[in-house]
Amino acid sequence: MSLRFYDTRARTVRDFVPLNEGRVSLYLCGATVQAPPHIGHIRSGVNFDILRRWLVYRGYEVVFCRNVTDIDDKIIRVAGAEGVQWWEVSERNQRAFTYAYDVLGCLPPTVEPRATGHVPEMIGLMERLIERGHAYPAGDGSGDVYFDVPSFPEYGALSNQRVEAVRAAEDGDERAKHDPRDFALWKGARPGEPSWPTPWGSGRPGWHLECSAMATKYLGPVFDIHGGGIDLVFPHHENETAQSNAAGDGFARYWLHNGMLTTGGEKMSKSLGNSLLIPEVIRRVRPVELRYYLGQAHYRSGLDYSEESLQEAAAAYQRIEGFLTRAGEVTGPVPEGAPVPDEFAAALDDDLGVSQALAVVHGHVREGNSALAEGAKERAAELAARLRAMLSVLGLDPSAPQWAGSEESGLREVVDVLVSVALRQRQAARARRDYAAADEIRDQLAESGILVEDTPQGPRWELKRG
RNA sequence: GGUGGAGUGGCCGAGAGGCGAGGCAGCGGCCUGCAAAGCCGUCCACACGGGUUCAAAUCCCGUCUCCACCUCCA
Repeated sequence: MSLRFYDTRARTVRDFVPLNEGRVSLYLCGATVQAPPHIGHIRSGVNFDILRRWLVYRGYEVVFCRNVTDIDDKIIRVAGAEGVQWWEVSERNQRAFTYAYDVLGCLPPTVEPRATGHVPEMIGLMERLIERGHAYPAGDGSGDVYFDVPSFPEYGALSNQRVEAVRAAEDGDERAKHDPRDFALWKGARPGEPSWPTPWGSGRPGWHLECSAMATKYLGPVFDIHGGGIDLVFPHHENETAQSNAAGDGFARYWLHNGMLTTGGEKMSKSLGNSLLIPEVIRRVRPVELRYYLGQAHYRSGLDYSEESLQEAAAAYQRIEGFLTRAGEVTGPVPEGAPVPDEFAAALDDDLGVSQALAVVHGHVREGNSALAEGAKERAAELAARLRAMLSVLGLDPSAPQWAGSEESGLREVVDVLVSVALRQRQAARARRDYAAADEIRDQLAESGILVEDTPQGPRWELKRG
């Protein structure tokens, strides 16, 4: 089966055929860096990271552009409240986003353009729109430039809105607009606000314009996939595609949108104040377990956060990890680069069916555990290799440098020697049926955070989690 | 008011006309000196009311509830 994705514009699943054979251009609406990221933002990052990894596994060269909106009303407001420069706010939060993407194993984008670095491209786009009669500078001298919605009959096609039903955009002076639904491409500066010069006056980018300008600059006038959260469909993506199409660019060929992360049934959102920040969550579960949690549901589904479901995800991941660890101890290092099972591939090909793909993952774990129990080493090794390939595509391979323990690696060998001494004493006690002594050794190890398991190959130990 | 989406077993979460996704938890068993880990079995669900069909969680009609977007939002 070929790759297919649910396209928001078509409102159905479509076969995916890239514009250029062997290459995929992917644009993702990244962050407006007005605050540090919560786990909902990073869910979007994880979903599209899995998409990207799958495209790469499928042999495509992927150019992945994820923008940063580094100027907007809230950033200016936060800076004002803190008495710092606007760019101090956006820099600080951009670092927080970068840290969050990194810590959850999202591969860095090919290019990560920032809005304020692309004013000339935005001016060029506005010039084209004005020339074609799809935009106009405000007549009130404010420096605003508006998109002329009624001049573009296809407006509303992406989000399935009838123009008549669309409410007015509250992003400028009503009197300066020809039509209340016209939206600001460019916002004229008010006193004290940061601004960049344009032929129509100084000001700053309207939110939507930057994405059109940057996507086109890095991916071309037509590109394959545009992604983002479902909450961006209207007005943000509708306005983006309107601007670009009206300017004569084909723009995005497929629109993919991820569902929202909710908590208690309510969308996690900066403005609702129910945000769960990354540093807080990775105190409770390891980053890789958080990634498993965020990635496990289908990307278009809602995902309702709770402490219990987070812990369940951690337990599920530990089960997978446990098999790979034991398999490695018995069969030697698990090789990289095995092919993934067909069933797994088919699940991801079909609109990125990660949940079904995970069922294949768990099937391998179960079968692999059985193989280990039966002493079928070759079978176990084979299953472990395929499992590792699948996890790698999902960004969840426990032995990837991303997740492998670093600071303790040297100490681990020392501890192993020490624990071995204790375990030999315990084995000796067991051999003479002195179970009280054997259990005392095990209890003492447990108190220092070391769990002992007896296996067909002899005793083994692990650090206790949590 | 307009536009989308959703309601699945104790919980999370897939699927989408006939074959019990998967995970977590529980219970029973196997393994173990006892554990742990693991394995096997069990728990046979699809908001409600109608209809179509040999067959409906899945299609159609209606009802209820929830969510998102229409304002900044991943």
